Order: sequence, then C-alpha cells, then structure tokens
Amino acid sequence: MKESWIDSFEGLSRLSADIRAELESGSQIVSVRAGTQIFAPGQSSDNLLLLLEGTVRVQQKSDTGREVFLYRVHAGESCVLTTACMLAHEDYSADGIAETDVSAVAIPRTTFDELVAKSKTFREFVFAAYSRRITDLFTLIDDIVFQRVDVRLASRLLELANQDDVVNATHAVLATELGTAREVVSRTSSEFQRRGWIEQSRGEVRLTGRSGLARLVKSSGGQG
Amino acid sequence: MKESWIDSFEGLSRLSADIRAELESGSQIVSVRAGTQIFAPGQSSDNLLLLLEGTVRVQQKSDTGREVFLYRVHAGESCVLTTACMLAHEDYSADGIAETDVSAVAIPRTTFDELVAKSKTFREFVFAAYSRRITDLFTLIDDIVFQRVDVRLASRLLELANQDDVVNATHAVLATELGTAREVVSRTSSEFQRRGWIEQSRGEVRLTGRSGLARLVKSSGGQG
DNA sequence: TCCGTTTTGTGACTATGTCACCGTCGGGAC
DNA sequence: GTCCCGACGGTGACATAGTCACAAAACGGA
Repeated sequence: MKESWIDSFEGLSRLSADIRAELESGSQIVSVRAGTQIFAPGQSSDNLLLLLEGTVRVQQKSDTGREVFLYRVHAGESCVLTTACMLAHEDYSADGIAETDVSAVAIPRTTFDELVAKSKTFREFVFAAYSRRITDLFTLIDDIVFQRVDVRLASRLLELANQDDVVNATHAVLATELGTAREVVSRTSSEFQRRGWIEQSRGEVRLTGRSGLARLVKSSGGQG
Repeated sequence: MKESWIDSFEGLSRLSADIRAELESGSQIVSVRAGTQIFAPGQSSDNLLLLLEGTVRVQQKSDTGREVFLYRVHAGESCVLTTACMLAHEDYSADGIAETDVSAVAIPRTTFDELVAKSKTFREFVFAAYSRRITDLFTLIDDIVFQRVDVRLASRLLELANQDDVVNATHAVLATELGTAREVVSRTSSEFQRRGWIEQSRGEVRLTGRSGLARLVKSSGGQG
C-alpha cells in the first residue's frame, strides 16, 4: 500500500479502508501560488481544503477598510471556516490568502457530506478542527484585550522567524497581524532594537536576542 | 399532532418524521436557574443545549484573572461550543452562565452523533450554528480592534435595554461585556448622562435619549 | 443606627491609536 | 548613471483608552 496524504493528518489515520478509499477518490490535490486569494467574502466555496504544504492567512476587512488578522492555517490543518459555509450555504466574511505556495487536498461538498454521515472518525476530525479554531479565536480575543502590544509583538516575531532567525515582513504587515497600527510597530521595534534584541532592515527583522524577547513574553504569563 | 419544541428552531422544522421522533425521545428538557454555571473550563459536557427560554452568557477567564465576554446565546439558538468539545472530546476554555432562568433541550452525545450521521437537515442545522458563532466572533474582534468605546457602549446599551428602556447592569458588568475597564464605562456613561441620553442609578441605566445613542452608533458606520 | 460591602466617581499617569508629514530606500524609465 | 516614484520606516503632537490608587455614595443587614 502506497503512502497517502491521509497519513499527514493525525485525526484521519484511523479511518477504515473503505472510507479512506472514498476520501481519496472523491477528492483532489490542488496547488496554489503564493498570494492567491483562496476564498473571499460573498463567494461561497464548494470545497473543504486540507493543507499539505504552505500556510494560509485568514483575515477580515473591516467596514473602515482596515484589516485584522484572524488566524493562520498551517500544513496538516484544515481550513474549516469553509466547511460551515459549505454546509450551511452561508457566505463568510473573511478573506483567505495563500502566504506561500500551497498544496492542499480539496474535498468537494458532496464527498464531505457523505463522509460526515458515514464515518465517526471523520466527524470527529471535523469537529476537532472546529474546536481548535474556536479556541484559537478565544485566545486571540483574550490577547487583544489584555496583552500589551510589546509582548504580543515579541511573541509574534518569535513565531514568524525562520531557521535563520529572520522575519520577512514589513511593519505594516506586522501591524495587521497584531491588529494595531504601523506606527506602534515602528516604535516598539525601535525599542527592541535599542535593547539589542533585533536588527532591522527594509522588510526584514533579524532576531539577535531571542532570549530577551522570550523573557518579555514569559514575564507576562502569556501563552506564547 | 401536538406542538413540539422542535418547531421553535427554524432549521429543524424540516426534519422528517422519524428523525423528529428520535430527537424527541432521545433528548430531555431541562430547567436551570439564573446564575447557574452551565459549563466550565476543564469540564467536558455530555450534552448539546438548545435554548428554549432565557439567555446564556459565554465568557472567558483570562490568565490575568479578568474576564472577557464572548457572546450571548438566545432562545432559539444552540450552545454550539459544547458540540465541538463533545465530539472532539476536548475541553473548552470558556464559561457558560445562565443569565436568566433558562429552559433548554439537552441532547446527549450519542443522540447527537446519531442524528448528525443520519440527517442531512440536522447536519445543516449544526453547521449553520457554527457558522453563525464564528462570524459573530469575527465581528466581535473587528469591533474590539476598530470601534471606539463610546460607540460600543451606546450600541450595547441599546441592545440590552428592556421594554421600559432600562438596562440592569453595573458598570463592572458592562465593562466585561465590552472587554474594557470599569472606569472607562463610568467616564463614558457620565458623558452620556451629561448629554441627556441616559439616567443612572445603582446597578441600572435608564435610556432617556435612544435617538442620541443611536445617532452615535450610526455615525461610525457600525453594524449596531 | 452602625458597619461592611458593593458600586460609582475621579485624578494622575501610562499605553496605545491617530494624524500629518518627512526622510530613506530601491527599482524601473530614460 | 540619474531621475523619479512608490513603498517603507521614523517621529512629534495629540486623542483615546487602560491602570492604579483612593474616596465618596448607596445599600443591606446586624
């Protein structure tokens, strides 16, 4: 038996053979280039996406034209927001944008519905994904309301840094990630730089003192 | 055929006769007194609740001990947060508290799972409830990030007022509703009072100028 | 009535968001 | 090359919101 994408998803590995077969034959692997809009408000989707590679950022456009970052879908996770809207035949209010080149499994509505009906394991997978997303939103809200901006920025920088300790993002991008203003990011990161925790150049932040950032994060009982 | 609670729920009215029967026999109507904690973090629930009467407030305790209001479940809605955790066997991180005396239908895990498997209509009902909750959270986040506190307070007062234009809530309660500090509510409502929009007494706000409040809300393109 | 608790009010201060504007950088057009 | 434009980052001044400390007022029992 050859290696299947199904094994990349923890919750799906226990699927019975016939369900696996149905899932594989009833779905399709798709590739999407970085920057593509995967879903948009007012446009109802007909597929549930399971990410194999890359990341998708989900954000919402405010009435005022500004944007808030909501969450990021990583490889091995599902873009569950679409599910609700798929089955509920409702439109969603958020944008989904491929941050990197993305490959994903697209499960069309009919297959999805079928599997939810037939397989308890698949149901649990779906509900677990929901649960995860909702609790993520809860912590986001908590964070926005109670956490200081410097702590949140430090935390985010640690999260976004690649193996070389570099974050490729403009201040403006970081600002929408945190739901704050660009100026605030500028000021806060100047302060970080002054303390020797980071070095900055155009569109890029290099972490030179992870420990300092980490200490700041930890000092406020944050969850990271 | 006698009147059933099922008809109080839009999405369930189209259930086929056998599913209706199964739902009715497999569930139970429960009553809960105001103030009761319906669910709590770290305590996994075995029932999906559909509210028949009353309201439930869902809020999260922060690490710092403070609380954020997340959303309110009204009659005719389901307390869908429990669902995810029920099926995903995960604990949730939020509190649910009966704000008023509540009567609700409790659907145990087994019945729920059964119905999700069997009935497409029931599935759609569940996913629609999710969808609703998630988009609510999105607008909440949007609101917290972009909307001014005075606008949000005005909006909330209009929402919470009963037929006599009275809101029964202390400043502290209003503060957690908005995810802000009590002092801010005090100051803002003093300002509203100065403008003749409200009158205050201990634990109670009387709206005397709805139009003023409404104008403030409308003036900032808010959704109300 | 007296006392303790809850609710509300307020000043001073810090943190964050907004606005206006400028300097810098980098990449084409020429 | 150099000119120019647009994107990016920095900064001061000010408005709004959150925090802290503390006090006054309202209520409810003993």
